[in-house]
Parts: sequence; structure tokens; C-alpha cells
Amino acid sequence: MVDLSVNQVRGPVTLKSISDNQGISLSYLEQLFSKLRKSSLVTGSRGPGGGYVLAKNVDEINIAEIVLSVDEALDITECEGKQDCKDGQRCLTHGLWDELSIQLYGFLSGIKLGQLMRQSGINNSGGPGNRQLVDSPSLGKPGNEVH
Amino acid sequence: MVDLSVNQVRGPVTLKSISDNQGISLSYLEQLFSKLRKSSLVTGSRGPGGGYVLAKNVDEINIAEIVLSVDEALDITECEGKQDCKDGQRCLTHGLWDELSIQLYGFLSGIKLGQLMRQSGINNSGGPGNRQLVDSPSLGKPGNEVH
DNA sequence: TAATAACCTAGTAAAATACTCGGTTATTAT
DNA sequence: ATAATAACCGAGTATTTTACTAGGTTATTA
Repeated sequence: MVDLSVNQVRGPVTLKSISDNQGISLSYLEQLFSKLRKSSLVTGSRGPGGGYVLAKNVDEINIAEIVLSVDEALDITECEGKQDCKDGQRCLTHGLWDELSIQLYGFLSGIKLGQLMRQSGINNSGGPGNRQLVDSPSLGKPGNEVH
Repeated sequence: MVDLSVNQVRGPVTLKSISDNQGISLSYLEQLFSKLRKSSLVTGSRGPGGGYVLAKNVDEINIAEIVLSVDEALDITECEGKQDCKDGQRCLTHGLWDELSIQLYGFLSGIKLGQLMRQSGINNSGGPGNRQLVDSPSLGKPGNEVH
């Protein structure tokens, strides 16, 4: 979707070109874009000169909708939110994973495709320069903390 | 680990009892606890009356250390942080997944085993009542938003 | 000495993920 | 008209991860 955002300025983008650029198989891309189209995130046009374009502005598409479109869920509870994880009851850690799912959705829905496009390095506009994704500068990376 | 937290007040907890309580196979638990022991999160004692106890206070063990111990990583980038996801370079979405990994670690490391134990319903102390995990009340659940 | 329970290694089953294969249909350019 | 293009579609397969099984050995306690 970032590739499409960047390249659609020159008209519809073929899956073949995305396949070549990103090293993802054409057939697999077709399956992904079939879901993206059904979610009204992209529109396809057939025949020569055809391809895909985004169905909305890059700043009106957030990452959560993209992931939900191709993955179907961002709920990481074992029971998929049904609260029957342990013998029909909530398991001991249901609340933890439920809350994490909410945080996950909050994070991904807050980031727009346009942000990823602008910080991708391939700048096709004369607009403002690249900005960072979020402003949380000094959160230690996992694995770097002292044990 | 929540089961162990709750039940260790009556002395070492056998994996057999956790297996029965949580519906997880004994052999699988042995593999998990082997890793937890090597990470100094639990200590085992053999023979009759033996079992496992936590190696630290319930409020000194966070969920990130537990997950890192058994899963090995909380880095969800394709390249495991090596930044060589696309032909030796950072892929278009590396920054997104890198930042999400940081958020993920931040969330899980901020939650202590003691918090999960206290809100598990099985309250073995006369201490303060159950509290919520985090105070972010009105973040809509994934799937409930208007499309 | 017998029972218990951790400790250990190797192999297997199930599920999710990524991908292949072989088409058809619609659109455009010649 | 016809050929090329590129989306569209369904079924099957390979790979990887996750969870689990099997069959032991070793240490500790009653």
C-alpha cells in the first residue's frame, strides 16, 4: 500500500510492478488486493493502462484498516473477544490481551498511509519534508535493557 | 505464571497442578518452565513436596520478561531489527513495525505479574481489592468502529 | 527403597501464513 | 475483429510457527 501510494501519481499501478518492486508474488498480491478492494481501500481497473489506485486520500487511510482488511482481526485474545477462553469463562490473562488489542488498534489506527509514504524516502511532491511517525523518542528498544 | 503467583502461597506449585488447572499439557509446561528457570523468573525444587515458586516478588516481574523468556523476542519487524528487510536495506514499513515493537514492549513491561494476579478473581490476601490494568477507559474496541 | 516431581531431548501434529497454479473476464490498442 | 494486457477468481501446496507427545534421567523426600 505504501508502494501504491508512492507510485499512483503516474496513474494506476499494476500488481506486476508492485511484485517486482517489493518482491511479493503476483498471485499473492492479487489475493491481498482482492480483500483491499472489497474493503473499499483501493479500486482496480482492467486492461492495458489499468491497475490499482487508492480509493481514498493517503491521509484518510490508516494502517489498522489495511491490516483488518487483509488479516481480518487485530484482536489477539485466544477467544477472539468472546470471553470463553477457559471453560466458557475468561482465562486468567484475558484482560491483559484484551487491553493490548485495544492499544494495538489505537496505535495502528493513529498512523495514516500518508505518513508512511512521506517518510519512505521516495518523495514525489515538493511538499514538507519527512517527519517521524510518532514523538516518543527515548523508549528503550526491547533487548537493550539490563537483565 | 498467574496460576503460579496465585497458588505459591501454599508452597511450591507442581506443573501437574498447573496442567490440571489451566488445561496445558505437562510436557509443554516443562519446556516453558525450563526457559523461565534459565531466565531466573522461577526456581524449581525436585522430589515430593517440590515444584516451582517465583524467583522474584510478583510486582518485580513484568509481562515482557515472561514473554521474552519463552518467545525469545518482542520485535515484530521482519528483519528482527537488523534493518535488512528489503535487499539489505530497510523496507518501506520498517519504521512502523519498529515503533510498534517499542510500544508493545512498553505496554507489556509496564504490567506486573502482581497486577494480573490481583485482578484474577482468586484473591488470596486480605489486601486492597482488584484494580484495573491501565486507565484508558474509552478507546473503542477493534471491530466496533464505523466503516 | 519407592514414590514423586523436576529436568532433558527428539520427534510430531495442527494451524497460520505465504505462495503456486491454472484459469476467466474486462478493457484497450492495433 | 483480434491480440495484448491486467484485473479477477478458486483451489491446492509449501513453509514456518506453535503447541504438543513420547520416552526417558536425575534429584529429593517419606
